[in-house]
Amino acid sequence: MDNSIQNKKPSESDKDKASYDLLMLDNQLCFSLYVCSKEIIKKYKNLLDPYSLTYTGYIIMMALWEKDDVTVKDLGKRLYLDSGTLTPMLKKLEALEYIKRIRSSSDERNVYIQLAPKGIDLKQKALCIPESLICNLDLDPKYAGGLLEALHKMMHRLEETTDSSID
Amino acid sequence: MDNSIQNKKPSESDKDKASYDLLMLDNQLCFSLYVCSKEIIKKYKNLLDPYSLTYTGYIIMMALWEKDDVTVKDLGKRLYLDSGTLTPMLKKLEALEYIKRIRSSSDERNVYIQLAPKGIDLKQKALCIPESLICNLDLDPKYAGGLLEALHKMMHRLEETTDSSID
DNA sequence: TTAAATTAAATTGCAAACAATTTAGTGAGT
DNA sequence: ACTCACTAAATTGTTTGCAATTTAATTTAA
Repeated sequence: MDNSIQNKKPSESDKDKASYDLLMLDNQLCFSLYVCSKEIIKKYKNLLDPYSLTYTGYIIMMALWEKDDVTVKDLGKRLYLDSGTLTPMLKKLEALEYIKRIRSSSDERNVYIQLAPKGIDLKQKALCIPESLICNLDLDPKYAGGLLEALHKMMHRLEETTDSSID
Repeated sequence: MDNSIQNKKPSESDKDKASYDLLMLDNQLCFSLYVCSKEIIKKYKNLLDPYSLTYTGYIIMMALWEKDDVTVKDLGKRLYLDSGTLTPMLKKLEALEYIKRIRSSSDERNVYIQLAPKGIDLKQKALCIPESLICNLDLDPKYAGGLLEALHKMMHRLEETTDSSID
């Protein structure tokens, strides 16, 4: 329970014990991240269904509400998604008339994503979503802030690391 | 950047502004969890490939190294996975000779999962995996402990919540 | 003892995500 | 002008994961 990841006291117990502790499920940071993200996304489902949005569709819309008229590549960079995921997703959002996909005439390789009227309207309706969810999570606000900060730091570090220490 | 989730100062700015902030991508706890977990799992890939394990296979093995001879249902509860995911996964691990799947004779609905010799051996080889990864993440140990604690709390809260506030 | 309800695992179908490749458009060097 | 390298998006194929259903075994109730 309380054998968190840093409790590697090499003082008295043997080194092997410490290694084994790292293997313990409870110590696995990634596992917690993985479970939490999956479980929260499941909770989003009920809130997003009325708008025919999946979680991925929702974060795409969020990204656009923040900054409109961006390329697929831009969007992918911000959302950590590649074109293989985005292209079919964006086509679906276009079919729902939330966005428009416009291929640039100056450089036809680029496709710009713009909010359509329905997509702009959706922002108002979507306001209640994070509220419901945070209410549902019932997080201590002070706690949430620290958690978020830690995650952001990790996120950016993960981006930097080009697994040099592996190969 | 620093407009973390609790900065809802209702003192001077209007309430709408606070609602909009909740929609901001950077404020989205779930989004950070989602990205971090995906990115770390990607990093696992290189480390796990030599053993023909995916991340999901790895956490199944970890669960078994902690507690062997458990039912599929037990495993699912601990790993937050259902039989739809586990059954094919366990068949793959069986094909790799890491585990055995044994249907109980006393209650033939239950299938018990046991480590096979190769699966037991694997534990030793797997010791270096969390070490490489934590090294790769380069986390402040004090930081990691707090983060883990916060995630565990959230995990368990998510488990409790049977979305009563939604329907 | 038979019928109904419950349970565990397996199955089916579908959505999401990545890796790897392909297609097409652009820019640079000769 | 023409090749070569590069880039963006789209496509293809595979894996993961969930929801919903099915199958089979067990338990409960009548």
